[in-house]
Amino acid sequence: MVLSAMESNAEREAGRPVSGAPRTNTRDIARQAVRAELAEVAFGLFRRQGFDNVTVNDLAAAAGVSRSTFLRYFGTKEDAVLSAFDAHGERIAAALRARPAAEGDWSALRSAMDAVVEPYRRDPERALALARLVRETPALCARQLERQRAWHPLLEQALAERAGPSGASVLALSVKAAAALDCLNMAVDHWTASDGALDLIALLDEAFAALSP
Amino acid sequence: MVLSAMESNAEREAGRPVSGAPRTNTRDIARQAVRAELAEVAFGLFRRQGFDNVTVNDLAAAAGVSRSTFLRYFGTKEDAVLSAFDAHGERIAAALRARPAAEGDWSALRSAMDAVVEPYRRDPERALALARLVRETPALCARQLERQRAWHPLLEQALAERAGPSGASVLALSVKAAAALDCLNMAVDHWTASDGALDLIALLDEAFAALSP
DNA sequence: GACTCCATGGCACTTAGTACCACATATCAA
DNA sequence: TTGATATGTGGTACTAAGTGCCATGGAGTC
Repeated sequence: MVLSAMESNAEREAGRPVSGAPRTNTRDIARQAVRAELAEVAFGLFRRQGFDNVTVNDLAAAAGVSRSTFLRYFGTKEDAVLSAFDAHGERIAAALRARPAAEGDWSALRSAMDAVVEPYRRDPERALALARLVRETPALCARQLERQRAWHPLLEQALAERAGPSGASVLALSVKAAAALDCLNMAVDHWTASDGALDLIALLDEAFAALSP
Repeated sequence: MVLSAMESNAEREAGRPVSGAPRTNTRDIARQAVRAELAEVAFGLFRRQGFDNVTVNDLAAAAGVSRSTFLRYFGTKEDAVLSAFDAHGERIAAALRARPAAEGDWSALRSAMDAVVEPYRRDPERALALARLVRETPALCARQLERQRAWHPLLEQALAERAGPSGASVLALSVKAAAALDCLNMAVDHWTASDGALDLIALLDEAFAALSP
């Protein structure tokens, strides 16, 4: 699975165990591989039959594991799809930290969003299918929005570090972070609605420009 | 139920049947009353025991109806809570249309948000409990975010009417609408985090100011 | 070779949500 | 008043998601 495999950072962590983080051994690598494989199978099935027409039993059978195992990897059916976005929050936050300190928040946020457009350029067809699946399935849509809320603290923290201790209010940072993610979502929505014909980067620029201070 | 009863527009529609809309008769009024009562009972139970610790059977029993009936009024357990926000989208859109045509989009959106702060001023304790319940319950949080997506077209349409046929791009309007709702959500979140001590209007001003063009 | 860890599978259970049917009541027509 | 119809309600059965528990077997360790 291109998208989700890209999110997996098992290989990176395997080389140098990070202090504090659970140390990554052979088992963890295997687990990540299985997880990616399960997600891949699930995505294929959902794509062909629709999210609501596939049961967890179907997924498990198609992947050659038991229902228990599948549900152990993905707590919910939705997670099997949305794991593709697992690392996006941290990715954006990292990109935000990498922006010049002198740059304005909004401009920095705009640039940080480039950190997650790679899959859309690399495999547009897959990205389109994924986006459509999520947007057409209320359950997936709801869960994804909820998951994105977990990105807010990451972005807020990154923004706060940029601003320094005498920076803007927490509320202001929260709003900027949320609005930036909205720009991303809206840009992707419009890109999806155009069947990938429009340029996602241009749409991002346009979305951010609509709120440009 | 103060909040949800306020959302009910049965009385208003009863006086003058709107063309196109299903005509409101005695039955509909009764239905709305039952719905409000069920929502009230549900909110009370959720508030005391927590959303996840209350089953639909509990709700039905507490309300004195069958499980079938409860699920007929609210398709999901979440709906019993989130029905309190049912009319907010249209309310904001209507307020937006009522703003002067010369006013800027962002300023108009800010003012339109005042249309939904009334419950927070009228019964802060209840509003706090509702906000906490939603934010502390992932399932409710997810559903509410998804429901708010249904408000986007309403706001976009209202913005488009204000802008006229030669207005800004659809994407720009979408982004503004979404960002404005984020401002509302964030302001309410901070208000809730302060246990209602902060002024919601001031928080709204601050939130909108953070993105003020 | 014995031991330990842990992923897996199987099972039982609760609960949400759907579908369908039977019954009662209210409204309206004759 | 009587009869026909519509509609809200309750009851039952069913599918499927998600949780918890336990037995097992294989991989790595001593």
